[in-house]
Amino acid sequence: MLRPSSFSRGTMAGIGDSPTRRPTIYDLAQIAGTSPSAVSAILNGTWKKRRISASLAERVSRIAEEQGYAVNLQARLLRRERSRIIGMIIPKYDNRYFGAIAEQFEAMARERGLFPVITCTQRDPALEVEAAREMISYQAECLIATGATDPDRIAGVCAPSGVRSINLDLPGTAVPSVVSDNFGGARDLARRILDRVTRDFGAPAPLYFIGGRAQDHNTRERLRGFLAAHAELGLAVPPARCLMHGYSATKTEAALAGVDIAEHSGFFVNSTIALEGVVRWIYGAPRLPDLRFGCFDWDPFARFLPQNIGMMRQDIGAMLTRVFDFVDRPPAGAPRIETPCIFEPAN
Amino acid sequence: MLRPSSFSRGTMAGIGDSPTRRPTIYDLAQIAGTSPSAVSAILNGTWKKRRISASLAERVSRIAEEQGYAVNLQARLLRRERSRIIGMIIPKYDNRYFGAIAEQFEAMARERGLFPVITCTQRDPALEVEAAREMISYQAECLIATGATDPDRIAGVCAPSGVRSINLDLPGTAVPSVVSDNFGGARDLARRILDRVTRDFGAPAPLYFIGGRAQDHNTRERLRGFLAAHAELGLAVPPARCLMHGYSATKTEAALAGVDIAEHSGFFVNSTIALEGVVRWIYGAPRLPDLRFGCFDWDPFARFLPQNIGMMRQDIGAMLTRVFDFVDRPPAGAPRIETPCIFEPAN
DNA sequence: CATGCATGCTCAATCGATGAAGCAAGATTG
DNA sequence: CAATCTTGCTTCATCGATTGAGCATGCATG
Repeated sequence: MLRPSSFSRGTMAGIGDSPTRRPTIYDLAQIAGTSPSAVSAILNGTWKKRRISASLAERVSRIAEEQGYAVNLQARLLRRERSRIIGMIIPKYDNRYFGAIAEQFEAMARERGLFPVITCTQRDPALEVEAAREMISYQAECLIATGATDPDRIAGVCAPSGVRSINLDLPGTAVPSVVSDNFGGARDLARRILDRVTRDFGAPAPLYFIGGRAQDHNTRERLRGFLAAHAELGLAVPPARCLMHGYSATKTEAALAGVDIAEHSGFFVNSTIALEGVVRWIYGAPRLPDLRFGCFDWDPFARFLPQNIGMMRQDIGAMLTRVFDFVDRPPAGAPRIETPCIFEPAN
Repeated sequence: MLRPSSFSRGTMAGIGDSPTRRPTIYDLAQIAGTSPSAVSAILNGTWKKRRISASLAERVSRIAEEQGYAVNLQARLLRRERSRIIGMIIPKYDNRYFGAIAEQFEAMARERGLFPVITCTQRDPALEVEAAREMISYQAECLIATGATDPDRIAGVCAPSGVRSINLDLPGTAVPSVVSDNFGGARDLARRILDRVTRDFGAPAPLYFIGGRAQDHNTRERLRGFLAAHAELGLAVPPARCLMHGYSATKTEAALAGVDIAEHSGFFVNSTIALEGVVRWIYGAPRLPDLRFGCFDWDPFARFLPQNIGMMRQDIGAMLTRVFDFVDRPPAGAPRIETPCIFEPAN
């Protein structure tokens, strides 16, 4: 039987072709003179299994097309066992690293028949937790926490709801993590900058480490690699050479303006966000300083900037492949996978 | 009364603290010894209106917290009149223009108490339509079609479902549109590049127009502005100077490699995507050519590249403000709003 | 002491889609 | 020709949250 409500909507006589409500399977069933469940089976593809005739299937499909029917996902997902929704929280969209992660994540999720939902948390711990709760409310089956300031907190929010979570970019201890080989990449990058400074300016000198937060896992690992490269050359790094003022171009720029940087210095720049501050400082200076820098991160334009010796590009494709491996086959425990970075010389 | 199903789930004896299902209001009601509707009212904030005592409200809230309860948005949205979901489809995430649009859109939507859902369509018309249908299925109340290849098609998909749509970046004729002042911005940029070529290289010469598609509205408008600036100087532009090979760095690079570019040429680059191809060509050339270029679009690193004379930055904040004006107060007809661009000289 | 009213809840229908179970009519088999 | 099978549907409970209507209880008022 038709529901009473179905009578009170749909196309009303005199109103013509502009229905004010979205058509439902009840409306289509009424028009086709059949039952809502037949319409449902036809429109969700299970009609053969449910022994609906091809002729009815075709007729209903045509009517659905004509009426501009679109399934109500809220109703469908409420009823269905699985939502196939996979969430991602990400600190920012507007740099190449996170932008590319978001874009490839969406494409890879769709390839696998999942519905990606991404939300941007501005690197704010409170927003991250709120976003995680929102994903749970959307009935996401799995949440990828990218660059989260507090991955374990997010895992803790997900766990009671039975939502799996996976960390990307920043590792946690509670659930699987996929991160770059920050130590190895940083050591390699620092070696290359030191080498270049030596070749171009005559003598090896300790580099500046610029950007990031001292408490942040990735920054710590990269600093460790940075120091290892210096140690190999017997160089000590004075603490004042580490300018870690977070992920903000403006703060980085201000920090550089506040210290006295010698000509022919070398910069190890931790992320393109910090690099924005560095280049603003370089080109805003009264006299263009002669430096060499390298960056742990990649950007297609920064790549060609003068004084850049090259960029350590994180392997986004490889990382996301590992993430989806974990999505498909949940591992035991909370393994941490490190993917190697790829060095791209500046032209 | 409790639903029968509520008995069959929840925490089972012996399983301990790892419930396999998310708790529902029925579970909480059972634990609190109250009714699901009281729980509902308490958790959605309408409890005062519904005359629930503060003591019960507090107790239920605490239980909800303990159980890690998260509302099922599918169920809530199914029941509620309005979804407050606002969708956006966007061609890409991984360039600064679209990345910043996505990020600011999310922030502005949340400020207004709306739930943003963004999806990325890779500038593929079929994917755009599919994404629009998906937004309708999510019960989005409004859809922002950003940089859509066929905005009117999307408006046509939304209309029968009563979903409003608004075009951003690329205009359509069916619904309101907010775009940059492409003509004015391009004329201004072309004037500046021509001026700089004249100053640096001695004589004005027609510029190259690089990137975009000839059929695309924005490219046509920018070409019109480009030609107007040339006309002001009495310069004719040979058709061979227009290299419009779409929005692809690789195709742009190949196109440049295929023609003979004179030293001291000036480039009008239509989008940072094309600019990626341009700089790859510049730095890949056997001998570094001496050119001047300007770009209709902004990027914080491209800004500092040598030979760049400046960037025409689109006013994303102003555009989104106009978009949300249209969301809040739907205008009559299909107005088109053009927001001025801001020229940023290269350092 | 009857009446009215405020308080603090519960009941049950509902949103739209799904799918197990069931039913009627025709085809096939013994 | 009865029994069984197949075909092609329909019926109805269900997912979880919401909300108008209703029902006790207690207190104040005339």
